[in-house]
Amino acid sequence: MASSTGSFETSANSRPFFTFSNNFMTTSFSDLLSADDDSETLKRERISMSQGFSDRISNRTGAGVPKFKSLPPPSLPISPPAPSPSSYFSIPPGLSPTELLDSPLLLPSSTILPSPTTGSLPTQGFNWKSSSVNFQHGVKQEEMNNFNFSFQPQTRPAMSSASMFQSSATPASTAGIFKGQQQTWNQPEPNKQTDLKATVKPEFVPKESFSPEISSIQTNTQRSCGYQSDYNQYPQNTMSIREQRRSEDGYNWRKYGQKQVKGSENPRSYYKCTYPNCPTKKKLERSLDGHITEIVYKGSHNHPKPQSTRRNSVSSQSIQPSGAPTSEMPDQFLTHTTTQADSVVTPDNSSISMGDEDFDQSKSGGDEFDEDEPESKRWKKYGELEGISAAGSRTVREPRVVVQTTSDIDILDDGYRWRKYGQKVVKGNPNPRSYYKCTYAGCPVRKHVERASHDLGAVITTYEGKHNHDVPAARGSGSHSIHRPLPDNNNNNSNNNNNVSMAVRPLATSNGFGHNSANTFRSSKIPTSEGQTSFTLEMLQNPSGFGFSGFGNSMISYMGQPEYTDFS
DNA sequence: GACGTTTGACCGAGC
DNA sequence: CGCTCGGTCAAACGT
Repeated sequence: MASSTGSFETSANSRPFFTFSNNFMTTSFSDLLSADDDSETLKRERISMSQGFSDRISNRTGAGVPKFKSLPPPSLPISPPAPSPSSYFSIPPGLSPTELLDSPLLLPSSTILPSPTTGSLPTQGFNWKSSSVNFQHGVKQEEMNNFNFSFQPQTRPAMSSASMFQSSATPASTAGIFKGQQQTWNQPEPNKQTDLKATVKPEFVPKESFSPEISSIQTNTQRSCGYQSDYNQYPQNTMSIREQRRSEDGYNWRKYGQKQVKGSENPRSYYKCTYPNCPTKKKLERSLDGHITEIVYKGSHNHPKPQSTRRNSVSSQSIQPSGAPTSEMPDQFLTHTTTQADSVVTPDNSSISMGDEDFDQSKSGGDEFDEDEPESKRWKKYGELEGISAAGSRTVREPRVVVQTTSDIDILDDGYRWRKYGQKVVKGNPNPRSYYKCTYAGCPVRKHVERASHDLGAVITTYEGKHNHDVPAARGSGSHSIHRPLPDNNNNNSNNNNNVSMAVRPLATSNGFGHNSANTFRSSKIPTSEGQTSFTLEMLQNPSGFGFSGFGNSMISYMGQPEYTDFS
């Protein structure tokens, strides 16, 4: 891994690629984690580890890597080793998240990610990234001032996350972050039974939650430095992944069926709890690359969680969702969890939930928000708008909550232009929530941003509505203006512009973000969200993963995950 | 042999 | 009534 490189590149069609991330993500989350136990993939990864990261990448990108939607275009060279191999960002002490939040330009995190609401790929966000292997290159000066990123080589093969993680900006907070991680990961998994049919507010829901609207959580760069640490955790994680797969969520499940459901390329697996007379079942869908894209629980366990026969390490626990309703994730992560009856999208282990707190907290202070309308109601409304039965008799197909962690860099801009129209402190978070509207004429999209109460580094961006226009021409440099084929948001969803679409799209997803966006997203059951959702939450839910958090969402995601689980 | 997975067939609901 | 589709069954197979 010493020679790993992270380069941002712009393809011939001006579509920026983060080649490293692309490859990396494919590797780390698809291959490393999704493969079955003792899979060739894991073996291969181990070998790759010993070969060095660049070699690993080469192997990855070379022939014989039949990863669907994961290979970058041939034109995308593996970045030169130059700046990044094992480097990380450091943030100057002067970095102020507040400043970031105060500027719409900086807020949208989404940035790297195409607009959540249209699928358009924001261009700005790539500017600095795509221009050079030097990550500082291309960053606006003011941004540079704040994001004085620097790379520092690290060659140690294995280090703890905490030790690996370095941030000149907030060493203390960093330590706290990791401390929080540890604590979170060490937290005994709550064995709370949840009648998944009963209520929108399962008990397992973390206190801290977000509005049911699409939300993206973005963490600033303080946490973005983490890809090496993640990567270095690999050997440990490998084991934990295995452990996790075997132990599942503490409950024992037996797969009793698998079916290819219509409208999705992802096979759906059916599991039953093996405990005698336990009616609990779950459906699990996973993408072709192995990522769990959906879990639907049905019923509740009528028995305590079986005593684990193993003494799992922190790493093992870290993979387990802290808030899983009835089970941990049998796999590396999941995109979201839904209950059968209520269609509640509960990104497992993401600390995003639909609890009452959410409703209170999410009562926005914007001039156009209905203060009196509970979030749950709005949530339901969205579901209805999207053609989802209010009764929730069917599984929610479109995850409505997206948790994404990203660096401050990522929140610089999402390519759209926003006008701030309000700010308010909402319940549950002392930090003011900035409200923004898309400045495009007639565009109904709004978003609000706030810092997480527990961590100033975490930024929660909530999008509402769907852009009815393309991404405006890039500010500053237009070279990155992207006219990527927009995924047809309406393809599989109900047609409506009020659709609360996904907050973010991954900079580089395991689904091959950047290759053919249209294909990528359309190929998913949830064209507008599946990929990104999977990406984001998988990151969050995979603390053991190779958070390549050096830049961007993909990397930070993992780094921030534990904190989210520790939101309360 | 126990246990879990795979996979084609079957069933029932909905249209 | 027939078709589609999601859910389940169960034999075969693997570990």
